Amino acid sequence: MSSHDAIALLRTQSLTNLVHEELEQRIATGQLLPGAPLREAAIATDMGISRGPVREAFRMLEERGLVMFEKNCGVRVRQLDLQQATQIYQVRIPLEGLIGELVTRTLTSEAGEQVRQVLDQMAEKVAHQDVPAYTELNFRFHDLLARFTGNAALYDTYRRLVVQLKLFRSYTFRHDPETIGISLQEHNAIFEAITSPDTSLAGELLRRHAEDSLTRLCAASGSA
Amino acid sequence: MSSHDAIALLRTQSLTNLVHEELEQRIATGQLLPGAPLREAAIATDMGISRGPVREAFRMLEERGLVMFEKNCGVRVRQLDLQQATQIYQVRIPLEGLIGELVTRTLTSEAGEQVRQVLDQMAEKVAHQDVPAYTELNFRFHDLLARFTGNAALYDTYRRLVVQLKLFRSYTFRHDPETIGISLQEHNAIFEAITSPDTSLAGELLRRHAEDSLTRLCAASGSA
DNA sequence: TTATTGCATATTGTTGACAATTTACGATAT
DNA sequence: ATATCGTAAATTGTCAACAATATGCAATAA
Repeated sequence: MSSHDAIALLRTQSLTNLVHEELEQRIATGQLLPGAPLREAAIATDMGISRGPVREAFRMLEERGLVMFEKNCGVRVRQLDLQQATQIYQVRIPLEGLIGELVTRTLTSEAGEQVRQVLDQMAEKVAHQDVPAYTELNFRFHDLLARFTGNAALYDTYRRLVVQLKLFRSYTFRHDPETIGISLQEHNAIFEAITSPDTSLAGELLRRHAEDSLTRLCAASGSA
Repeated sequence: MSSHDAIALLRTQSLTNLVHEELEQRIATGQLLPGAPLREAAIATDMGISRGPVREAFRMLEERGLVMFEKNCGVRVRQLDLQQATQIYQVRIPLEGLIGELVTRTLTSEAGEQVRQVLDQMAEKVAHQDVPAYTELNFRFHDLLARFTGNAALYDTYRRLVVQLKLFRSYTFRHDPETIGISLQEHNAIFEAITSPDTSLAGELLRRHAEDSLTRLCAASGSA
């Protein structure tokens, strides 16, 4: 890292932010599972810092709905039951519709190209039946769409919900080698829609896409 | 306060939470205006506590989008420009639709009665041309609806956005003695809708209600 | 007069220590 | 054997002090 980068880092980053990002990453990737306790002292000494910044990061994670404080008992990664996951999906569905409408209007050619690249990679993962990699790209696809709406409030709101969904135990098992093929087709249709002049089509597709995800989630959860 | 209450308080509340609630209240009521700096030491000594809990509360407020950290420069109440407020409304509109649909299905008679009471008070304030009191009741009306959907994720998401809107300077001036009359009629119609068997009507009305609010906000902001 | 340098002050970022509470475990009495 | 009490360890909640950075002002030089 150049000294210029180091200066920029020190100017913008605090230990609290670093801890926050690290822990959110661990939660999102499943390194930290729902229900797992987070001990301040252990994390602080692991990272070679004091407990203050760790506690501040905990508060940020709490507000994001990723951990829960139990006074004098510590912090745990939040657990979501099926009902809570369903309720989050209920909120997500109309937001997907809005994302579709807005992104269809605002998408630039460079942004569209970026989405297409993700889509190409998804097709490759389907061909190789690589479900974990496909799942990650799937997440990136929808994240890009939300970001390219240019509406920061929408992106924040959307991202909040999506990250919280990862706290539902069955969420990781949404896809298998069979369903990713169907999923890819849906994503292709969505891409066509957002690059078309029809402003309502993509919204409709994305809404239905989210509804289908919810259905699959309930099915997988019911049988588990 | 009884000792029982005191025990319950100590068991669930931390200084951090108290500071957080106090500051959010001050921001929401306009005691702390957008752009105002928040000094850790001053708040801590004012409340007779140390800076630690204050900093933790700051982090929570940051995640709620109510304050902004500028490293080594302190924390300020966030300022919203018209575009940001518009974007928040864009997200709010479909959520209002969802709230209408869900609350129509789930509203109990006791909950409905609570909403009616607020509505009665609103009518009274209109008769007395008490705009500030009406504005507060208006907020409570919509807050109740969101809560009575029974969807915690929806309520959190909705409340986040609504509180953030208060950071837009012209937001307080949405209403005047003329418009609260019209507003009251709209709320009456909404109440009728949520107590009717038509599950889509309330959603439609609430969506339009939010759209109108946005229009009024832009108009007021443009002329200011 | 204006711009710049340097210092004093104020504020934030971080740390380590102390107080309070919970949890676990063993001793004791029934 | 079981239940209860009490102590010890671990963990969190809070605090006060230290270090680093930014801000404001005065002095100085062009």
